[in-house]
Order: sequence, then structure tokens, then C-alpha cells
Amino acid sequence: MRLHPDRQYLCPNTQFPIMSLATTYSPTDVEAKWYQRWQEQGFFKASANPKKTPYTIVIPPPNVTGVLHMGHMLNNTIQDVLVRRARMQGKEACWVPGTDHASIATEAKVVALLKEQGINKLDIGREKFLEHAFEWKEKYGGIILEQLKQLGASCDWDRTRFTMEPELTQAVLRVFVDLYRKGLIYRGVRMVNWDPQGRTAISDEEVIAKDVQAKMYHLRYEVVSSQLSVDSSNVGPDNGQLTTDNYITVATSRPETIMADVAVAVNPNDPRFSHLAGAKVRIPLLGREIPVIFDEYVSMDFGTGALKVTPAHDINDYNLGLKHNLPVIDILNDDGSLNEKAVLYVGQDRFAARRNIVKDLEEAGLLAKVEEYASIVQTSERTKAVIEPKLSMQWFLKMEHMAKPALEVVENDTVKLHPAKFKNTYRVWMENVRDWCISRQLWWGQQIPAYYLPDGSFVVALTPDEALELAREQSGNASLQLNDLRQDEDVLDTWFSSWLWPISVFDGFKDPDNADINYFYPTNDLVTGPDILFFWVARMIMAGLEYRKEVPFKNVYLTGIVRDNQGRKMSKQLGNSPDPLDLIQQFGADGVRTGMLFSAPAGNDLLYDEKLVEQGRNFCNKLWNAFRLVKGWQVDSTLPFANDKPVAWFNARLQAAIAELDDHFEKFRISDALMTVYKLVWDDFCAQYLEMVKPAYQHPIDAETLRHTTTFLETLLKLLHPFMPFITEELWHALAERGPREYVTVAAWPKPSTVENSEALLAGMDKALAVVSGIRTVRNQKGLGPNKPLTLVAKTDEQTLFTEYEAIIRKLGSLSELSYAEAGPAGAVSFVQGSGEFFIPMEGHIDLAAERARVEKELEYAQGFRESVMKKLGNEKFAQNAKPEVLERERQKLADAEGKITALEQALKSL
RNA sequence: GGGAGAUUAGCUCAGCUGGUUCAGAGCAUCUGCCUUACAAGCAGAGGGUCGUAGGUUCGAACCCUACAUCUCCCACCA
Repeated sequence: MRLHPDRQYLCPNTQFPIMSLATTYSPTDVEAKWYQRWQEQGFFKASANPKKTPYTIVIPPPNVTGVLHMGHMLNNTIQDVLVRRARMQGKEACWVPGTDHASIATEAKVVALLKEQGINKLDIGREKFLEHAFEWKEKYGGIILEQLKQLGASCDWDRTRFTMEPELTQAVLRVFVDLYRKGLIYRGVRMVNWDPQGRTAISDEEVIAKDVQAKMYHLRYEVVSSQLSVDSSNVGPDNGQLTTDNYITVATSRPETIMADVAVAVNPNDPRFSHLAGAKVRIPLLGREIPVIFDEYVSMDFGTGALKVTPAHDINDYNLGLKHNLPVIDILNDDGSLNEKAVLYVGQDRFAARRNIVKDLEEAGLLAKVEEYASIVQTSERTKAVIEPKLSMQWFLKMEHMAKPALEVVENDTVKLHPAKFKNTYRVWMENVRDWCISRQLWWGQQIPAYYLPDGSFVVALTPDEALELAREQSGNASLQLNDLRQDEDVLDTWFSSWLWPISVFDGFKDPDNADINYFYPTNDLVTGPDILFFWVARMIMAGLEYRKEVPFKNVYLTGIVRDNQGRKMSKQLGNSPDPLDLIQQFGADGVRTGMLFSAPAGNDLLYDEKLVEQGRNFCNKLWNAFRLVKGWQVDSTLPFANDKPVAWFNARLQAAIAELDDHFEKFRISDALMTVYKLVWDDFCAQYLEMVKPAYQHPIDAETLRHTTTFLETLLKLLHPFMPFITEELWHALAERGPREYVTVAAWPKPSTVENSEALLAGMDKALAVVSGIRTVRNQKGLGPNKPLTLVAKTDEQTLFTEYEAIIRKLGSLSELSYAEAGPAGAVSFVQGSGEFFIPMEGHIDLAAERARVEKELEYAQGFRESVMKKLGNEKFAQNAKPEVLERERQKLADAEGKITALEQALKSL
């Protein structure tokens, strides 16, 4: 802060005690204090209250592994703004917090931690591993929620849930059993996405395609037998090389999989290969013989036209294999290394094997060519490992049945997406969704409630006892014991628990008719990122419709990604992500919250810049100083009410702004809502209103003005509260005349009231302020100080109007005199506002030529403007086609322009 | 490869049904200022061929057509 050396910043005068407050707002103590009190008061607690309208948000449960990052800051600030406003609107506002067990992410973390201690997951076994995992969760799992409190998040902490707690696990199991019995869950061998690092299957949605520069290897397979002998006349000259020396060349990007080859496929219409009917070829290096098959699936114009068929390691090859009844040879272990079936390179990792086989092929002369080739690889969203298509036994949920209604409710706006453009994305996904692979070969998660009988068949049941009963029934063997049953080793996908979140947090599965679920469900708004639109949002809609026959929420607000100011994603590697807690420390939670919201339209990425939170902090400071001013005023109750006009005007502005604010909220334009209050506070209240009513230094104010001003400030605090809860609560109480008062946290949200003559007031003040602005411009141009008393002579046909605002113009313009005249005095600088002309006598020394040039320029512009309007009005077709009100407006514009031109011409004459 | 969206001031974005305040806001920039609430501030100013080229219309940032560029989503050609 820059301080003036001669100025007293702390005023010892006890007559104005508040002035001893620092000129800047200091958030740290204030925030801790109020958060604690809010909790003591139980403001965030919500319960089914039939007298109130419920308003519910369930938090997107952060991973237990997570620590607060900028994305959470944005996301949770928005939720808190919505919840706090709803609470003030008198709704029963319920924000349910919690965490997600994040199956694969957490397991990976715990595995890594154990590894550091020299412990292998497989050595200690499932039970012991889970002990470690829970220990870890107890230690770190709650950190992120504690951090949210510092942001001011007004969650009902008593309702904190965890997706893997016993109750929620029960919900998951119930749903699994139910869907299984409905025939929607099935078990089967399918080609799935296998993550060799996590050693588990993952769903299609957890796979990320990455562009890579890959290589295409052309391998030579020796033709060992053919019904037709190789006849060179059958082979075109160009294509000769494909089978030269009795070889067929096959293109592949994965040479290490040749040991799993079961055929080479060519297109039956391809003349280059027609002689190979019934032929066999030898796998390079390995020497195993495989047939040549013909299928139109093979493109003649891609690669060499010949395709190696490897059913175990490629979905297309798998389908081809099914069609041609080919065997499946899986040469990969779960961790991506080669197994004995590969015969060669056994034990090597797939990528090492690739390097080695390429070398060996080359040495053997079986590598015809290597091409650079732009391709994509599928990677695991969580571990980043390259995915292997793998044939394995997994559990699946049929999606078609659920996708249909879930699409419909978004199409017909029962669930509204904000911004609406995501509707398209959503539709495409819903129309193309495939069955959901829900089993994971992990331990951290809900174990699948399927129990295998000794004969290999299985039953699905909520509890082991129930399973035993079913098993006895199913097998007809009444002597079966629990020991004879073996529960499925796999756990369920994390999202198989999160999709139940809006229901399960209210115990809607355990007790589907309980008071909470009936009251709080469906929830109102969901705030989350578009990256989990399918993972989570779509599936919650499905679960909601399936289990409550009702959508889980009415609005989905999709935030953007927080990036750095160069547009890069924030990441640990780049080190471009600020620590949110440091930011809160430095700028205050309110400053950070508003900073985040300043630039965050729904669905757009937010380019984070520290300038934003600085702006937020500065806004807090502005508000703080407005408070200091008002609080410092002394009242003289003998003084008459001197500010009728400013009070009436600001009230009109305020009511208009409240209506505008509500409109922005309706449309989920949160940053626009913030900007509306920001400008209302900074521009209208501080820059204009307070300057109008502010008494001269150490002069008292009249009681009426103070009363109105205090009320205004209180209303502003209410409007600001959802955005900046801490400072508003602090000032709200500091503003209280005597004793404790109710909290602004639970104050009633202002309703816009209609103000009589509102439009006239607003328009009149605009004109007055334009004149003030004109005066200040002259001051600036002429290098006059802001307080040097000036004289203003006004020549206007709206004298009555200006008389009403005269006191304001005098005060804000620092005028010693304001008079009206028919003509301007000589030796004055003038400016034109509307059709009025305003003169400021300059005591002689003004530059006439410069003045003349300035006015002439303005005149020229006005004349040009008049020309264009006249031209438009003179156009017959315009006159015929334009709507009457448009015509009327054009005429008005013309009249205004003419008034201005006259005024300017007068001004020129008087110079 | 398929689809969706975007392109407006230095930056981030508004701009509804073509005509009001149609070219706006915040930030940044420039100039002046210690003026007794606030220099984390005050006052004022400058800044844009609305991606390009055509078209429709009396009239286009807005509608149509091409092109360019960017972003996102989806995708089983080895």
C-alpha cells in the first residue's frame, strides 16, 4: 500500500472511533470466527421441514485421495453461492458433502505406499490390504472436506457420507442384486479394456484415445502351401513384391503379437491374393502355420492389403475370428508381459518384446519395411497405461434399457444442462452407449455379491446367508455350507456407487420411503465438470429414473476447466497450479471466491490469473471502506433530510439491480450475477451515491440520510452474501447499532420492489451525472484540480429537470456557482450534453483555436450522424417496411442530433 | 474418420426475435491526482472493417453459402 507521508491514517479523534479501523480489510481472523459461529448456530443443518421448500445440492464427492485444487475451488464456490442464496430465500437448503472411495485411484495410491515399505499387495492378501487402505483413508480421506470449510462451504457436515461406508455399500449391493434379478446385469466373456498397470478391466469411458506417432511394420509371412502353384502370370507387376519368393507381406503396428496370430486375412476381391485360396503361411520367427482366410472386411487399399488376425489382442480380429471359427491365443499376462503361449520373448514386457522382435525380424530378413504412421493408442484415464483389448470374464450392465429414458428427460428439459450445448454431446453418447463393464479386478471397493458353487454355477444375493439358501435351492443340495461357496473376487466400478449418490446419501435404498429422501429428492442443482458428464451425470439420471422414477436433479451446471493464464491445464508437472489454501491465506476466502467467479461463464474454461483474486480482494476492500465511511458518520438529529434525490435514485437503481440479479441466477449466469452486484456496489453505491450524500469532513449527517444509507448497505450485504459470506457477515454485525442481531447468513433475500417514477429517476440522474462527467473532463483537459471551485453556466431547455439535480451537480462537480442563461459567457470552455450546452468560464486564458477545433470536430460527427439518419428515413422502402416503433426511434434520433447540432453551432459562435 | 461448438477491444467474454442505450462489460493500457472512506484508491481518455469472401434484405455482429482457424466430444482400418 502506498501511503502519503504527511497524512494521518489512524484518527485518534474519539468522536469518530470507527476511523481508527485500518484502511484495508484483513480477512484471516474474521473468516475463522464466523465459520465457527455459523456451525455453532447450526445454520447449515437441514432437515425435512414441511413448512419450507427444500433446496438440495449433493456435492460431487471428491476422491478420498484428493487434495483441494483450483477446480474444486471453482466448483464448490458455485455450489456455495447457490446454496447460500437458496437459504436466504427461506428454503430448507441442504448441501450434502462426502467423499468417493475412488476404487482404482486409491488402490493405486495404497499399493504404491506399501511398495515403498517393501510390501507387495499380493503377499499380504485381501484382508490385510484393506486394513491398510482403510487406515490410509482415515488419515487422509477427510483433508479435502476440512479444506472446503476454509473456502466457506456451507455444507451440512452432519450428513457427510462416504461411498464405501457400510450403508452406502449396502445400497450398492442391493442395486446390484436387483438389476441382476431384473436381467439387466449379466456375466460373460467379452473383449474388454484391460489396464495392465492397474491389472484390471476398465469401462469404455475410462479409456482415453491418444494421438501417437507410431510405426507400421511390414512383415513377411512365408507361404507354405497353396492349391495353385505360384504363377507369376497371376501376379501383377506392382504387387509382385507382396508374394515374391513365396512370401506374403502383412502390415502391423504390433509385431510382438504375431505369436498370437491364427490367420492372415485378405479381401476375396483382391486379385493380388486370389491364388492363395486354401494356402497356409508360416508365422515369422515362430514358424507356426496358419491359414489364409478371405473376408471383405479387409481393406484392399490399406497397408499391404493383408491383415494378420490376432483374436486375443484386437477386437476386430476377435470378431473376424468368431466369424471364421478361429482359435484364440492369448499371449499376454495381466501385467502386459508375454506368457508361455507366446513361446518367444516369454516374460518380457510387451514393449520390450516389440523392440526385440523387430530386431530379430530384421536380422532374419523378415522385416520388409517400417513406415512412420500417425495412429492412436487407447490409454487408461487413471493410470495412463496403454490399454490392451483383452478377452475376459466380466460383469456387465445392459445400458439400452436405461439410456432411453435418461436421454428423453434431457431432451425434454426435465433435466436442463447449462450451457445447453452439452445436450448434443449427451445425445450422441446416449444413442451410442454400449454395455457397461462394472467389474474390476481390484480389492478397494464393493465386492461383487455373487457366490460360486462347487459346480461352477453361481448365485447372486445380498448376504452370504441368503446366497447359501439360494445355492441350496439351485443345486438341490441341502447340505451345502457357507464354506462351499466362494464369493466373486472382483469389486465394482467406483461409478457403480457414485451413480446412486443423490439417492444413497438420503438412505433411499435402505429405506425408500423415509422422510429425508421424500423431502430432499429430487435435488435441485448439480454442479460438476463436463468431463464426467457420462461417467457420472448420465448414470445418476439413469439410476434416479430406475429407482425413484424421478430425475435426480433439475439443473446441471457444467463448469469449465481451470487453466493457467496461458491456457494450459493446471498440473503438478508444470507447477502452474497455485495452492488454494495459500491463496485463501493471501487474499481471503471471499477474495478468492469472487476472483474465481469473475471469469467463469458456465461451460467455458477459466483462465486463472492472480489478477482475478486480486480484484476479488480489492472488492472486499472497497466494501470495507464504504462501511468505514458510513460507520464513521456522526448524526445531528436537528438537521433536515437533505438527500431526497440521491436516496430515491439509488433505491431505483437497487431495485432494478435486484431484478437483474435474480434473472441472472435463474439462467445460471453466476459471473454475470456477481458483476451486477459488483457494479452496483462499486459504481452506483460508492462512486455515485456515497459521494452525493457524504457530508463535508467532520460534519455530521442528518438522521434520515444515515438511516437510508445504512439500509442500503445492509441490502447490499445481503446481495453480496452468497458470493462473499465472511466479510458480509462481519460488516453486518459491525453495522448493528446495538447488541447482537440475526445473521446475514439467514437474512431474507431481498425481493425487488417497484419504484414509482423509476425510469424518470434513472434517466434524470443519468443526465445530471453526464454533466458532472463533462465538468470533470474539462478539469482534466485544462489541468484544473479536482476540488478547485468552478462556475457552470447551463443553457438548456430542461432547466426544470436540472434544478432538481442541481445540488448533486454542484457537489460532485465541485461547483461554486451554477446558473442558467440563454447564451454562454465569453471566454468559457463549453461542452454539450444532449441538447444542452454547458459553459465553464475560464478567467481569460483559454486557447480559442483549440476550443474551436474541438467543437468543430464534434459538430462534424453530429452532422454525419444526422446525415445517415436522414438518409435512412428518406428511404421509401425503409419507411414502408420498418415497424412503427423503429421509425419513431429514428425520428427521435434525428431530433436529438439536430438539437445537438444547434447547441454546437451556438457554442462555436460564442467562441 | 464422424459430430458439435466457437471466431466481437491487448486479455476474458456479453450482445435475446435483423432496426432502441448497436458495437458493449470487466480487466489491462494511457493521462492527471494524496482529494480526510478507500493509491488494493479517485477522475478522465484512448482502443474493434464483429475471422475472410460472397449472398439475402430498405437495413446484417445477428440469416444463408463457401473458406480459414481454434476447441471439445465420439471413433475397432491392421
